Amino acid sequence: MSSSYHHGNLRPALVLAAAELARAKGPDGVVLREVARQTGVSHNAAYRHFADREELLAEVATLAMDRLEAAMLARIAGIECDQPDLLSRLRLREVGRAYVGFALSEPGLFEVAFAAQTAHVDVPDCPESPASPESSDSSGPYGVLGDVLDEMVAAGAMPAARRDGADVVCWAAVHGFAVLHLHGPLSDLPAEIRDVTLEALLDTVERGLVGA
Amino acid sequence: MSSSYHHGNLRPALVLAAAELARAKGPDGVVLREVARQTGVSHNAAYRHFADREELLAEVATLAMDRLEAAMLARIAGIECDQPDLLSRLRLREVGRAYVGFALSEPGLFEVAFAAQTAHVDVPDCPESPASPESSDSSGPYGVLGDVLDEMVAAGAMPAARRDGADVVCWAAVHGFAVLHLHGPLSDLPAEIRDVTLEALLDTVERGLVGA
DNA sequence: GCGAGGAAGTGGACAGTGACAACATTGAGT
DNA sequence: ACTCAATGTTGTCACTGTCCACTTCCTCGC
Repeated sequence: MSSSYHHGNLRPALVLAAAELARAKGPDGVVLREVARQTGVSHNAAYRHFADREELLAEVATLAMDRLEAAMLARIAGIECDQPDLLSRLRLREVGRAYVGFALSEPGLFEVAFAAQTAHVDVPDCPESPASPESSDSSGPYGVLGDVLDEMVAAGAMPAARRDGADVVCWAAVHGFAVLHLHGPLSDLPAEIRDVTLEALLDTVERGLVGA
Repeated sequence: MSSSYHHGNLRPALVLAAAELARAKGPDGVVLREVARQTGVSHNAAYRHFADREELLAEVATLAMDRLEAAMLARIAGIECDQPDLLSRLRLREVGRAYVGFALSEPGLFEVAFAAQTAHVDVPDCPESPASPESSDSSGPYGVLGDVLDEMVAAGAMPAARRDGADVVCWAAVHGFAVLHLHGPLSDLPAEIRDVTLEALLDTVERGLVGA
């Protein structure tokens, strides 16, 4: 058999198996030996493709980030409104719901996405890059959020003076909400209360960004 | 020697050593065998006092929560203002700064406080308990926050209709901010930007709770 | 006094893990 | 056809959490 010894494309197969383990059991469930077992390969095989368990985890993390971004974009696309300012505000809320929804429906992937050490993001907070004056790279979930916020400013729904740092503010709010309800102290609250509280959070943030 | 075999009060000593390890290396640094080593006791000794590593971790978690609460109370106490509504708003901001400040200055303890599985909190969201009509138990950091929010309502700084869920909103905002800047994607942002952004977050939340 | 009984601590063992080193297999390029 | 480097494998080590049987020592009833 030619396919017995050499797997062919092990690396993506390992990442996929690791992602499945992450979905099911969270970051601690991604055990190198189990990943190899499920891929039908002996342990240590992964070391030809990843320097470290951490490196495999990081790959799964970017995969999770991609899915999160996809979920956010999908939810945003379904919104319609003829008033531009209202539209942008509805989009911001929906981005928040998508973020929390992803975290709660895919807790394992969400945890891995933020548990990996090497998951740093390019934050364009320093306005030193003269190129691309508007609409930053839109890479990743952070970029999607940034675009929606830019949209709000452009539509007049939010003062431009508040644009700086607004990404982190929104991100922190929904991230904290998700974490507290996931493996945090609020994890056994009934879903009904959780959803109502999320709307209250979105209300508060929106009022804080838009209002006087 | 009478003190050679029996330690005397091992349990608190173990908790203290575990807390020190947690401070230095985070949750994963709290290794049962290392805790025992540093306490001058053989491994397995801890099993007479804790069913599980998790149980020891939980103890450290409550210790961390206590310190967090103490830090919040200390920071609140230092505020003076003769206008009650402004005072309550300043207190809310200071609670947020204390929370983030603790997380960033004691990352290990902060992580342990929320990494432990068994760290659930009594959330008085269900208004079914007829006793103690106002001002809930004020136990833990959550209680301190709740008291300040009650104060805001009493001082007329915040509409009473927004009181429900406001605790979770504030908590989520600062918790997310702390987590993202701690072991999250924003962990290598310069402190200056971080602080400015935190003020922006506090502005937004305050405006969202107070404003029209 | 004193001796039994249980609490507190010890040493050994086991399965599981991540990581390293040496060896085996195979396909690609000459 | 022959090399050779990439890819997988087996073997091993240190470390961890947890269980087990054993030892030491304090306490309490007599």
